[in-house]
Amino acid sequence: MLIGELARRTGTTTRALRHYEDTGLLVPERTTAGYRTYAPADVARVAQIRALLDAGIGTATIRRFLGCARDGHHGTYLELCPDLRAELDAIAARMDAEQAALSARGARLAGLVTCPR
Amino acid sequence: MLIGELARRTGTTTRALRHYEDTGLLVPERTTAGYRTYAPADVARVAQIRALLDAGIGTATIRRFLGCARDGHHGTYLELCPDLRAELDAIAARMDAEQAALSARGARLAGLVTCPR
DNA sequence: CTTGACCTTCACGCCGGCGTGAACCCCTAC
DNA sequence: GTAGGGGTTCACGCCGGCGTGAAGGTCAAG
Repeated sequence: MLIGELARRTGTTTRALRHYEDTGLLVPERTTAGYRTYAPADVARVAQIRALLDAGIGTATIRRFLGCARDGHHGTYLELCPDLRAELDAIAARMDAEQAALSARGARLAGLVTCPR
Repeated sequence: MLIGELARRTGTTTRALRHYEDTGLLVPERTTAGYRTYAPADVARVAQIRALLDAGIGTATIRRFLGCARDGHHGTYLELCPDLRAELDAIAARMDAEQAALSARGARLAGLVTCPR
């Protein structure tokens, strides 16, 4: 299928799919005219990519571990190797830090509004 | 005082102070040679700016409401006018949304790691 | 006079996942 | 032929608070 159809089937945009190719996440075939052609399996592959992106995993990391992605009855999951586990721990730590920073900002914001009396 | 001394006194950097001028938060005098000279009161002013920035308020908003900033025994606080209150509510709402998005990402990340059995 | 610590004005880099034109080619249908 | 709905490759914009050189002027001290 062409890029437009894949975009429609996956609920993404053609721009996103091209971006996934730029970052090495998805490497479609090409017609003689240069058109990208995707395999039916790429629909599931894009769904996996979206699941990982939505989980806060960056494209650079996804590129290295997309092969570890599997699909179960609860949705996408990851087959953990030590490297991947370490990476996910780092991501989780980063997210915890962001959470802490955000709630600290929230507290400070509230502090600015409290009536000084 | 010159920009370096103000930076030292406020614990910021000269780059940050110049940036505050670029965005209209702080408008120092100039010597004949073009050097920025700051009044002693600017030390407190920078502290207020830092307090607002650390609370998640952007420079554009600070520029409009820096005049509402006061200093109490609990630190900086804001004298609320209706416009400012609306603005702060919007910022708080944005932060709540970010919090929700972040914890959703965290849940998805955890979901990817759970053993599928 | 010279060193050296100060200051000045540009102006790009960062972080990341795309959005958004611009300018152009491919193919089908009328 | 031509209209139109695909596709293609650049390449900058965004969001924001600065970091980080680069190239050069200012001024007190030795």
